[in-house]
Amino acid sequence: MRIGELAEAAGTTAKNVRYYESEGLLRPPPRTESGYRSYSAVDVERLGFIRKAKRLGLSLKEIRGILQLHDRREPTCVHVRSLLDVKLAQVEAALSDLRDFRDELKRLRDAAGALEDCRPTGGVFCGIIEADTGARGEATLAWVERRQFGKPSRQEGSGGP
Amino acid sequence: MRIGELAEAAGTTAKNVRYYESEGLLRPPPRTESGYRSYSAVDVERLGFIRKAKRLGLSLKEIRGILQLHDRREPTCVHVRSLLDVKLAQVEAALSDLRDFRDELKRLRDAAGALEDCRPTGGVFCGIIEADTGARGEATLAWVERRQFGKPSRQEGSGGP
DNA sequence: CTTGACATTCCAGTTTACTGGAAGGTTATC
DNA sequence: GATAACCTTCCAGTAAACTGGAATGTCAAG
Repeated sequence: MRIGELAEAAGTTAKNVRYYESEGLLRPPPRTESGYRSYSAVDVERLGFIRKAKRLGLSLKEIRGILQLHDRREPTCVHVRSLLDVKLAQVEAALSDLRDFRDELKRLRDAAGALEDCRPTGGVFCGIIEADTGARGEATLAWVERRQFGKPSRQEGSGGP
Repeated sequence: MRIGELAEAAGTTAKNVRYYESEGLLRPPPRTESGYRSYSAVDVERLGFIRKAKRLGLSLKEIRGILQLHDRREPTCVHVRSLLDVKLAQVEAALSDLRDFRDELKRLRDAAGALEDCRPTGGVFCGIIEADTGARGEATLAWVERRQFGKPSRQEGSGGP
């Protein structure tokens, strides 16, 4: 499996894969005679884990740490366990934060729903659309894109020049 | 209330507050005769909302959009509602992602717990600690810090040079 | 044997979200 | 009135996580 296929399978780009390798998240794979990187299924899984962790707000540094724990099954110690315990606790905290945030959003949505007093007929009619979407509808939806990974769409180009 | 107090109340810095103002997340407050920014309780709340949304992974651009919806209660339309619906759906998705991730972490933790075959007696004994903490224990814990906001600690200095 | 899609390295640029520091003004306390 | 702790603007720099592009090589199809 070549780099492009791996990237596609994980919903990212070849460039990104090389970057992760350079940052020590993926180890240098074997090469073909001609120097092409040659990947296997485990790499797809690994890359998938990285993307997932990333989406949830872990830094590459942190992900690298977790992966190293996974890699070397060398003597794991109390330190590591407590480290993971802390992370776990924080994930739980993040979960409850996120629930709060969802509720907050819900209230906003309901407020918006209460007054449907503006007809969507072109032009300037909706302050937040004009302001938030900035360039051309890309900004706000970027968040949606970022969160989406069931799709194999891969953020092509991201818009413009 | 001056900028320093506001910042402290929301667990951030005066600099950060000025930055948010410059980015249009906080509107320019009234000034004292001598030109000092003068804030009130609503600003604390607003700043709190920003920090919370940030922690949950929204960009400043997105937060600005949400705040503008909140600010101008001018005719809100179908577009906006559906936009918020999408965000809401994505928050739900993020919630389930986060649950998955927690489970994944849990598995790692349990694996680490299974083999407590290394004594924590100084020196090099724990691959991930050495590697992940990078500089000096700051990296991994940064994540914890980032997620923590019940504390009024405010990331002082953030480490070093 | 050329065309096109894909691969390689390397270096530079971008975006986001700040942070630091200079150079100076204000307010409170001794 | 001096000292310290705050505040002001402005501009530059940083870190993370990529992305773009140049210059070049390789492989499969026609």
